[in-house]
Amino acid sequence: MNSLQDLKSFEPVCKAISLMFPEMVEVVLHDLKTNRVAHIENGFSKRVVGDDSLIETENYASELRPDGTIGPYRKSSPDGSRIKSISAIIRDDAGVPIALLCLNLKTGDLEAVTGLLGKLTQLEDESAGKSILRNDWRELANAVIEDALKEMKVSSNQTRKAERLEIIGRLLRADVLSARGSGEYVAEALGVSRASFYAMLREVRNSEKDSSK
Amino acid sequence: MNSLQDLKSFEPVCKAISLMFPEMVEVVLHDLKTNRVAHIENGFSKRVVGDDSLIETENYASELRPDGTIGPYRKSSPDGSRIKSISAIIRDDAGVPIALLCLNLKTGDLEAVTGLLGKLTQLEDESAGKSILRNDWRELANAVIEDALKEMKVSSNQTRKAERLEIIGRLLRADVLSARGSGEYVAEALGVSRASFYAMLREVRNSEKDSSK
DNA sequence: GGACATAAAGTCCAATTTCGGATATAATAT
DNA sequence: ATATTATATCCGAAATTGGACTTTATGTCC
Repeated sequence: MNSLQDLKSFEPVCKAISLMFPEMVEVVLHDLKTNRVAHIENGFSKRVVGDDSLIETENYASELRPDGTIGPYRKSSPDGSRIKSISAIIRDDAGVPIALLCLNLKTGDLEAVTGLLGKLTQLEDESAGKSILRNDWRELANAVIEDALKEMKVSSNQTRKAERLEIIGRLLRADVLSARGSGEYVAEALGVSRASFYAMLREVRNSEKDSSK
Repeated sequence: MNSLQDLKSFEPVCKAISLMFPEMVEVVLHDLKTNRVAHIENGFSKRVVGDDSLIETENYASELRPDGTIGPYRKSSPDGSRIKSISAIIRDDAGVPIALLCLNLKTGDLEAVTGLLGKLTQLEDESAGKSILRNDWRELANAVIEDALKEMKVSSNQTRKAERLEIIGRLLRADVLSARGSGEYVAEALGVSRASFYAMLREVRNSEKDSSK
């Protein structure tokens, strides 16, 4: 039997969920047979039905709990928005996994306000809160970029070369760029081509070398 | 006596307010004698002490209430973030206005969550809520840009020429660009120089002309 | 551990886009 | 009537792009 046919029956479920949480949750149904996106509801990533599922379904088995769910775990999209993600496995009559239903909650706005409220009520100016989530270099990259932008008082869409060099410098010093895959990620986060990114990276490295000796 | 000297005494007030609402409120003290920014606390606009006060103090008198306050009124910064603004007039012993204390509250995050919560609880899908604030072309411009970005599923810092042309086309059709000052504003909102903006505007106009006949 | 496949890092370049600043013109205020 | 401010264009210089390419690192299978 055709697995895509089977998965059709889950589309109303996807739609129902996204209707209940409009514009907050993205619902992605992955076909584990073809390893492609079978259905997507309220997509705010750039994926579209038929796309390769990529990492999302890669090693789900290792994190799968007995109740058939995975997560919640954190993701972050290249534009810096943060996402809380939970997945459910779907099995056929024989118990064979045929699909993965992923719920992605956009938490950025909520977290921003959580932060605001926290700052409003806190008395101490403890700046120690830097320790969270530093395991994921993507988060670190986002944080570094955000900090830099705030300090330079520019918003991400009006950066010119000077600001970009500064940001790349910081990322370099923060040792983000030694992570595998960071180049491409940062380039996209800065809204810049890979070519430009590497060109600027070289500039930064050269100028650091010069100034050091 | 030197008015700037006098205003020094208000700086602790500014600081106190910004401490109470960290990163939420920008406090700007305008010297009405020199019409310049005398002090700024937690500034998230790009202004700096000594800058011309510009429109902010322009015709405050007309909106001044008997209690010495102005506003609240809405502003929006070129990067699209929304600001709620209230000002207080400061007079010397003789009752002559010498300064304007402006409080600018960044409402963007709060409004985003307000919107989220609203959508969560509402049953009807009334899309009529489009009527608010359409008096200010800046708001309209921001809304048009935001809509376009959402539809095209790109974030503002990774637009290329194609997306920019599309956005400018929409702004043109929405008749935003006939407003005085809109050119410069939109250029900055798009993170693009005036020159490029006008070049692209011409492109859009030409292509519209072509397709119409 | 070595050979292979694969993916990312980094380079190169011609074509395109954008910039910044100067300038001319039109619209608007006073 | 005049000063001011915005619109619009022009141009050479600088930055950016996309795509092809080479090099280097990573993981994998025997």
